[in-house]
Amino acid sequence: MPEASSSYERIYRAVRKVPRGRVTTYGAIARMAGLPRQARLVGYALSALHNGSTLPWHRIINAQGRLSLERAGRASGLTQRIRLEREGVKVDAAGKVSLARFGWRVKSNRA
DNA sequence: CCACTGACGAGTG
DNA sequence: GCACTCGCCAGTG
Repeated sequence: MPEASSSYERIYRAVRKVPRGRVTTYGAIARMAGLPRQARLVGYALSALHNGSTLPWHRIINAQGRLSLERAGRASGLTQRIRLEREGVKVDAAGKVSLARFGWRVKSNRA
């Protein structure tokens, strides 16, 4: 797997900024990392992570608010669900999250 | 070098 | 909401 000095490092950096109890999308991470239109690369970079990672990878979902891991039929999809709910993020029975409620915004939105 | 695949996104019917 | 297409990029055979 690629080491530092690649786009992966920027992606991981952006992922670390996602606060607890919030979720964001692959596309958003890509833009934060200065890699617009490369959402796919984000998913690829995260897939390279192993179980010992400290990154909050579970906070990254697709633009449809669904857990891509479950969609891909990955066993770790359950882990993502558990970790999210433990942070207070509600996950639909279909593995869907309300981006309107839990989507992370760089600028706080006062109601 | 070519073909295929993959934790994606936006657009179209 | 679902199925399909095209765009994007890296890794693998």
